[in-house]
Amino acid sequence: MAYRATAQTEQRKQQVHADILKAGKALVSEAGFRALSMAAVAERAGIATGTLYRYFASKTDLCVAIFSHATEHEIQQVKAAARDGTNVTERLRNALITFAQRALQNPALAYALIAEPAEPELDQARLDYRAAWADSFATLIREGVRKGEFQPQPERLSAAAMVGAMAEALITPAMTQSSTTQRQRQIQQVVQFCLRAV
Amino acid sequence: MAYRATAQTEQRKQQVHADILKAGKALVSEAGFRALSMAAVAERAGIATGTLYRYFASKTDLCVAIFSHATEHEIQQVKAAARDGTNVTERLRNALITFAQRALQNPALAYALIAEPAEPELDQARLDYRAAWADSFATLIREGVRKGEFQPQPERLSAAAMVGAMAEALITPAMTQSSTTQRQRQIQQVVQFCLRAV
DNA sequence: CCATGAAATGAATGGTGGTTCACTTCTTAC
DNA sequence: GTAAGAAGTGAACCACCATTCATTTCATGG
Repeated sequence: MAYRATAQTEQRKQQVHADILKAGKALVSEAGFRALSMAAVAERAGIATGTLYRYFASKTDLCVAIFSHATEHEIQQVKAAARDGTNVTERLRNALITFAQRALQNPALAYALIAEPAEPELDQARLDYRAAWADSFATLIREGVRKGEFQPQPERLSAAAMVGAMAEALITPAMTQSSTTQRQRQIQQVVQFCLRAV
Repeated sequence: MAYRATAQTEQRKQQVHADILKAGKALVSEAGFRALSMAAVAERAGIATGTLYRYFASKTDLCVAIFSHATEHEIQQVKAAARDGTNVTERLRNALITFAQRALQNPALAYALIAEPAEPELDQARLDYRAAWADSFATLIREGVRKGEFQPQPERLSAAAMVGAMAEALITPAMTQSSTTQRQRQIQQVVQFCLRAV
């Protein structure tokens, strides 16, 4: 027998895998999933198009992987922010602000993750992650209700509504086309809107 | 000279034009703009593909026309509901409920109109109509603030947030996969969320 | 009827882009 | 060194559609 297991080759493969995801995320950040062609990803990652298919069975699979990877990261950031604060209201505010500011730092990516649909499989992944978003807010709301900071309400629904309110407000022309300081003020205002509602 | 002007042929042309829009709307209602191919529209409208180009210069133009037509209709419905009620709160509630119920009657269409992007030109049209949506809610909010029913706030931003909150809540699995009566209750709850926020 | 020009047709065209595969290059084990 | 098998390559293939255009059909006016 020859060539049985793999030692550091595994390392190399993981590296290529990561490179592909990184290249894909960069492309999506620039012009959304519509701009993601297999040829473009391959070039960006410094490999041949055929090689992509050694790592992902299809374009759809690749898109889902890119999407999941990026979203997971965003959710982590927000969850971290949600731990920060003396009371629930403040923690919710921090979570919302983080959500907003990260989205504005990379609007194209945020748009692609939140709204841009592609294939049905990707839409399915998006629904799953929307649920994850809503969960992280819903947990906070539930805690706030228990502690008497918020009034009783259907947490999941409120959380979903919050995600929607933030997302919609963020893609408003008023938001995307104004100065940084104005934007900060507008973020505060949307967050206020959400906090009033709970 | 022969064949100068046109008498009832004009009628016929208008009819074909309407048929095309209707066919397109039907396709979008079934599977979004992604499912809209020129061949499919032509077949559905009972004409040849080439004929489409006598009525619309390109696929993009056709999409924009379908989009505008459908959206215009939706906005009219909501504006009508906004005239109904003894005070501003009630009128806003009616507008929101109408928005929600119409969306649930035809989820695929609603999704296509609110969120699904296609070409940049269509996105532009969408932004215009988002503004129209926001305007119709913003007018109500402004009136409510003036009359002291709502607290002072940036009306446009609140209106946008409202549209987002409603839209997001409506595509929640809990919403799309439950019985009619449960759905009604959930609509009430999202509307409550919005009303608390103003 | 018949001439005229608009309207309709649908097969052919062309561009795009995902996917395949015969071949080359690299890694490992003996 | 060399055999075996994995990884990588990229040109070729193919499906899918928007768009075009030579041809046919239809409506009008003399």
